[in-house]
Amino acid sequence: MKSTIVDIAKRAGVSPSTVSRVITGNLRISEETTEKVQKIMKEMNYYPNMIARSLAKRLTRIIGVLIPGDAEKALRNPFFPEILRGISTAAHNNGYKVLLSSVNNPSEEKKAIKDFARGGIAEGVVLLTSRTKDPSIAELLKIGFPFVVVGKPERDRETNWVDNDNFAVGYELTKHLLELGHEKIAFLGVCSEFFFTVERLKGYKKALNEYGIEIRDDLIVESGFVDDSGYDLMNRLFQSGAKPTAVIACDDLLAFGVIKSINEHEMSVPRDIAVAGFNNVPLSEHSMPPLTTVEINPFALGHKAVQLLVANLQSDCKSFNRAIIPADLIIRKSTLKL
Amino acid sequence: MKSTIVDIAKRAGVSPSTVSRVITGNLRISEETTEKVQKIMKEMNYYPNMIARSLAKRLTRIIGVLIPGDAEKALRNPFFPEILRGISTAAHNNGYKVLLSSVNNPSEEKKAIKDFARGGIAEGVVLLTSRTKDPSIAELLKIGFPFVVVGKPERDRETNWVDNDNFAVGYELTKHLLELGHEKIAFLGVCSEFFFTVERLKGYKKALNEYGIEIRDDLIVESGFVDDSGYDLMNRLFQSGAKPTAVIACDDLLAFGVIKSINEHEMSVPRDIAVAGFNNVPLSEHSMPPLTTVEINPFALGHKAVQLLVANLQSDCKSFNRAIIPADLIIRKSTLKL
DNA sequence: CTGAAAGCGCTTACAG
DNA sequence: CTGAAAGCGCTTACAG
Repeated sequence: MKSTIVDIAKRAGVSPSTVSRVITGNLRISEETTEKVQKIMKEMNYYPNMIARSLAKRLTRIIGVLIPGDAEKALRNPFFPEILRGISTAAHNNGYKVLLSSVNNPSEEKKAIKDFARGGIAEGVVLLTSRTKDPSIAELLKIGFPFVVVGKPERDRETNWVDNDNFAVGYELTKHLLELGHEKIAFLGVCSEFFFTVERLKGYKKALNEYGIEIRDDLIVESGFVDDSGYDLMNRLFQSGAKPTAVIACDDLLAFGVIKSINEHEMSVPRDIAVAGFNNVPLSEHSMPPLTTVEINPFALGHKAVQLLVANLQSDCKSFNRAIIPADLIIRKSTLKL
Repeated sequence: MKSTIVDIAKRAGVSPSTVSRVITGNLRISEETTEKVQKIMKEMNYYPNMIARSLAKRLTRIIGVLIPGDAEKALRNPFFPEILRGISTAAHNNGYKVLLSSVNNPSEEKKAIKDFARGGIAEGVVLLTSRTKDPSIAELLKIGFPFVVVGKPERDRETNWVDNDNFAVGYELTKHLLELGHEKIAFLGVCSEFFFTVERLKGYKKALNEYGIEIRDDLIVESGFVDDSGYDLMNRLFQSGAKPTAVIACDDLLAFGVIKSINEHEMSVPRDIAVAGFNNVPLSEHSMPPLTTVEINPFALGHKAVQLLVANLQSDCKSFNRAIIPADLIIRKSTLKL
């Protein structure tokens, strides 16, 4: 039988209040008493019930993490685990535990929010999303529950969020290719549903404009799904007759497919076509050729998100904060000038 | 202000007990009362406090997930997210939430177990591990807390666990190469710390024995770390002068490095050396050449783990169960007979 | 079918 | 420095 504070109190010949104070490290208890109680707790193998404590304090020290849309697809993306790791680490450092949602459709999503937020389980929520219209954000705003979004949301003035500067990132990468002399640069994998792809495209356009290069719609290939294969998208581009000398793919995984397609068309990277991606997935440095990409620092994204959230929870003056996580252009052979 | 069961009761002109019964769907309440109470709950935007419920019922409906060692390394492995997804889905289907641990060292690990198990937060724990000597297993066994291990543990008769049959898997893959006529098959990435690599190696040896082929130690390359690069391991093999015609790597990520090393040695896969991996990571079908590998069905591993755990929680007759998740050999071009 | 009461295992003013 | 008491927001025998 698990022992409780009352059992300890009886054995130690003190009141439950005193035991409680010893547990929480209240200063006003004599050393003598403290030691006695601690000894008994050891003996009886006592461990405080966190649920009871949570109820009494109305604080759970739990942060909820919502992975909307299909948690499925999300978790397949190589940088989600990294974000999770960042979240986990920061939560831990701040004495919080992480409760994961498993949300497969909008109605489950609503349910999860209710449990987490309104059910008093979590003190705050981290929302992993990049969707332009996110119902969870609306819900959380409505009930006034503390949350932070990983990925810049639409209502960016009334939320806490962290993200890279995807506009700048798209700009930098495009500029890198322009500086190498490329003029026909394709952009693959824009998806209006995902804000970051749109932002990256904007950066791309800005760079082209600066270099006085016309923006050609036939070089911009949209993607309906996250898991559209870059192979298919690139084949489509080939079929359209557009002949880019460089290709930017919105994700390294897409870029790998692009390279495959290029090879099958009897061309080689970077000799015939330069290729670059985003996100610096683990394999990108070992692919053939190694891939030029952008490190978005997903660990930092998750880590910072929790820090913002915790700051919000612990401060009594409400505010909306954002954090921009620096992203680094990583130049590898796939865009090497020959 | 969040409304409570008492607020609802007052407004509805009933007792708190009745409101509670409506919430939990107790049958013995009249339709009339039920409707009235539900209406008021809607009006007052009531949502039950899960923590209070947990305390009263002494059930939290939370499953803890422990990712030991560095959660870091673990989460970087592409199949961990899949396992997590399986866990998440199964938990959700059974009405459980998932609490994630973030454990970076043994002492944190102990703390996490205490919070989860002894602190009454979780009803049961899923342990993601493959380590041969796992302190958490010892701890959980000691305190008699329900848990299930993903990855066959040492004390496999007194625990619940799920795993693939790694012995069979190693055997099948090796046999596939033997049938293609290979006789000098290298095995890369054995690490005594990780049971599954040892098991796979055993399968490899059995297959060789069956074909009457001598087991050569110089063809077996150990790996100290999970993230040892296959590139380095293969280079080491080349330097040793061993000239395998086929290489089995304990993980696809290793295999990619192996291929790279082979290419740099002016050889080609599979013409000069066949290469196979394990785990069927997303990119393995798009690599050049596409990689022969083994699908270990990580989603099913996680899913089944939770099912075992939940069955254990809900049954009053204690038992130790295991589940073997089938793994499928996936033959691709990297081992194609030419 | 419904209510009053005790209980889940803690915390924390209040009083001394 | 310590204790008695009320409270956190539910659930659930017990009684009617």
